[in-house]
Amino acid sequence: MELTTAEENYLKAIYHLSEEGKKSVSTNDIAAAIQTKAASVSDMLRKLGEKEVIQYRKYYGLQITELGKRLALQTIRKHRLWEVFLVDKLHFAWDEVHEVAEQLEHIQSTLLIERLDAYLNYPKFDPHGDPIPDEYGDVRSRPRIALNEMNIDQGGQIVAVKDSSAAFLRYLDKVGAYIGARIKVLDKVEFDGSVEILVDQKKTLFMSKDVASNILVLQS
Amino acid sequence: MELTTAEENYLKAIYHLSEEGKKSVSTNDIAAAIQTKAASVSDMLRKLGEKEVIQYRKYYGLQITELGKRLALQTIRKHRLWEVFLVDKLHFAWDEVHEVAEQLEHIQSTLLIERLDAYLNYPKFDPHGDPIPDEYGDVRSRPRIALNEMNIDQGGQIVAVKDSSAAFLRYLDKVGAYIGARIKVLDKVEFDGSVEILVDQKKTLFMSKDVASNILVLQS
DNA sequence: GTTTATTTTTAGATAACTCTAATTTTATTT
DNA sequence: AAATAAAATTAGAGTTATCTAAAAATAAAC
Repeated sequence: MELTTAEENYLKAIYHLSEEGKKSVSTNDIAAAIQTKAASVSDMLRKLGEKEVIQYRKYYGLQITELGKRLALQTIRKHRLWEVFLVDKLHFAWDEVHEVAEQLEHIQSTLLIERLDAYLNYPKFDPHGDPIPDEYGDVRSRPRIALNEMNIDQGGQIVAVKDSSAAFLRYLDKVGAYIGARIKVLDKVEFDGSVEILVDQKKTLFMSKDVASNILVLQS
Repeated sequence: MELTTAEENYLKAIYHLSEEGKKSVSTNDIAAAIQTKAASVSDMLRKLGEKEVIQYRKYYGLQITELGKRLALQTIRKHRLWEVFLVDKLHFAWDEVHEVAEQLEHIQSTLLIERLDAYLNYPKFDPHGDPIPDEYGDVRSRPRIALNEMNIDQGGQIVAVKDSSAAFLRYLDKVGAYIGARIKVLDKVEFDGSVEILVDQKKTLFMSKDVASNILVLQS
């Protein structure tokens, strides 16, 4: 089964939307996610249906098939491996990698990905803390909790962010709340839901509820 | 100036043909080089002419412009840097890299190439011994001679091959005549132009004129 | 120096992907 | 449940890159 670059991008978006949103994925959602028009999406859905990577009945909605999931996870695996490469080896900042990885993920060569995986020492998580599927599409995801839902005196490690926009990532980097940072909740303000945290046992930091709710922590 | 992937491939082929063949590059030559039909080439030449990367007058022929050369060399630079990466870091065999590098060379990110160059320690030659242009398109190429044109008792180092087909590269690897190997011409047979060489001061080897003419040696 | 052969270009089609505008279907309101 | 709003789809057209077949231009042969 061979997918074009465009098909891979649509399928990846569909997979991500299916995972988070839970309920059925709408044509408009996909159009928004992938920055295109609904008309283009309709067309592509028909094609993806024919290729049996989604089940599609027009006006009714769609569901990703097992085949589709496997293929989407392969693309996601490639994307995240390349992100690790860019950050670990080429010293990209973690908010600079997305655009380039978006291109690299479409390179076709299973040998390349096997070798890259080995070269990077079989990483299990990308620089944003998201899990890297293995070659069969299996993901071992750690249980995580949003920072604003933690209790006072609880500690843990920042392992991922929900919003991975460049602006947000830059902000986090600036205040020192990078992926991997060990944190502890010092105080929570009932009034506005903001939190005070201790980062790496040395720096205290205030965070709005908005920001904290976008940070995922592996509790310890 | 932005070129599409297809345009980059055409331009690269044109550059290579201009360099070796010397005289003007024909539509059919290009078609053969990139495995397409002459009709497609005609069409593309018109477009490349409009973009001013070649000078083109139909039926008369073409000439690559300075702009075209610069852009072609940028693509070649990317291709060769990726080849170094694949061989040095991911342990690809030197006859497995071409197809993958052919894809990687079209990734668009100047930052990526700068970082890759640094990561590989600013290599000056790719695994086939071909020089890697710098970011301004300058190439420092070593004077080289075809193996079949060397005289008896002359020695040197294999630095490149003309024919870099997988079959040829595999053959060379098999007989131990890899890039970097030190060789010495022991004998030349007038009759058929074949040569006898000593490889790495231990192994003697017979080579047909055909094979020898495809091997480039840096004399010492 | 015509005639034939080769090379190159144009004409017309196709495939993938995108768009705007119009239409159809489903959802919401009253 | 009829009227209106929203969402999704189709129709038609444009772009890029490719092809086959036909026509035009150049080169080679006699």
